[in-house]
Amino acid sequence: MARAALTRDEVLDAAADLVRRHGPELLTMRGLAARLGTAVTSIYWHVGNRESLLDALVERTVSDLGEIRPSGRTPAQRIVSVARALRRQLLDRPHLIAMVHERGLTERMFLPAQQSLVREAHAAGLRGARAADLVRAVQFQVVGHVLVERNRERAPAQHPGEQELWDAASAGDDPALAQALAGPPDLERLFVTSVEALTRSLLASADAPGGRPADDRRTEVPKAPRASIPDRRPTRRRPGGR
Amino acid sequence: MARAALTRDEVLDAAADLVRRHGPELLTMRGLAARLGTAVTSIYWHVGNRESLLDALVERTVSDLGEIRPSGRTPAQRIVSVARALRRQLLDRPHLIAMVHERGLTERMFLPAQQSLVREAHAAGLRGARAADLVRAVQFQVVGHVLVERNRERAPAQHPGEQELWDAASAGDDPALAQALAGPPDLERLFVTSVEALTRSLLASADAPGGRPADDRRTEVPKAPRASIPDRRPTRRRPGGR
DNA sequence: ACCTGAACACCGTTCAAGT
DNA sequence: ACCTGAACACCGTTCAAGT
Repeated sequence: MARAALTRDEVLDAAADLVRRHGPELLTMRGLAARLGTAVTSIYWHVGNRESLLDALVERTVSDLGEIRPSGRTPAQRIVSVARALRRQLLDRPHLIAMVHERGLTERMFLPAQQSLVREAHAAGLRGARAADLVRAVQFQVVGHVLVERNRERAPAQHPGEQELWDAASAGDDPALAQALAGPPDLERLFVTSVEALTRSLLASADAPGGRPADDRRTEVPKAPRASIPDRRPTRRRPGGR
Repeated sequence: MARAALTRDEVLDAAADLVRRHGPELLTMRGLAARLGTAVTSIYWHVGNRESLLDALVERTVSDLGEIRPSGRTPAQRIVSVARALRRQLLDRPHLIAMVHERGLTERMFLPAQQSLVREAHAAGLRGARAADLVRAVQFQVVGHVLVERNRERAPAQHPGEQELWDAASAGDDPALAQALAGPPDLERLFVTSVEALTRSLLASADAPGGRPADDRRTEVPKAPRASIPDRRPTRRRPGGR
């Protein structure tokens, strides 16, 4: 028998919960229907198909991501704080973020963070292509690090553990180094160390403008300036479409 | 009717080819059987099941990965060359590398590269925990960057392209920066810029030993020194097992 | 406008049976 | 020792039919 008032939002809520907890691969249309107490085919009416259901979850995630407030006294400190905040946000929603990534919406998701970084780069006296390099390098650093961390925690017990691979012999008579490489890395510390190192180098070029030319970028005005981010939620009549 | 002499290696070769070209998700047992001209169930006899078939491919990939020869005059240049070579290797076998990663064999795969990096760190006068930091920071940097690149090239056309997001207004009156951030990044250049910046910072601490303590790591000898990497190809009788 | 069950074409895997 | 087809329990999706 039919149940009353199944809404699109109800479907999305249930799906989001399942994906957040178990990842998209464990979201099955039949399982979702069972959880909602409807027939599988009802879900199809509301969301079209599995793929566009996931698309909708991604849209939600992107618009849910809040602003980032830098903290710290110097631009370098504030850049690191942005990087840390970003890392936290990404690590908290691993599955959904991965889906955002796969769908090519990363740029839109990162816009607020990029704008913060631009502000700090300017405050540190960096402009133009150099500032752009800093922004992108930090962004890639954060996203890359998070991806590696994710892969690490998903990975099963390391088969030949690092401790077995590193001994004093292979470390060139540097037992302290062997010891350090044998244990698991402190991911938070490694992250901060790397971001600080990267930031220090790239901000240093602000002091010595002739030091390391980032690239030969022409200084031009963009062709068609736009006011703000276009809101592109698609108009839809019959939810699923074909 | 039965065909003659299907071997385990034949199965692995065909599977490796399919995975290399189309990724693991497009490797189906039925498709593989069709390509080999056998019944699906024959494959099960040789490799057990789909999961252990993929495991076998991963084992192959890890042992296939060759040594890395650093080039350049200074340690910094040689470190960057190792990073570039590593990036190339990873980008060339994306699917297989991802599988190695998922199965937690990354450490073993990276051991040669790590050893090269240790040698260069020592040559630059960096030892102990600081050298370990450099090795790991570079490794994470490379792997992270490659993962981001992979995600980018897999991603469909960016929905709100970066050009639409960045205009002079949102860039704080820095049209050169807006222009730089609006176009697609030069990934190779960004990679080299980042690795160079990271390396420069982390090697700099070799000159000023009191500058930035990496951590308070005790200097101890490891407990059970071992000679080399254990060869752990499992003994197997009936290939599949259960 | 919304929901339904039946059916289709796929999966990976197991099993008893062949030679 | 090696290969086979049949069968099972799953998928996502479509469709004609209900109300």
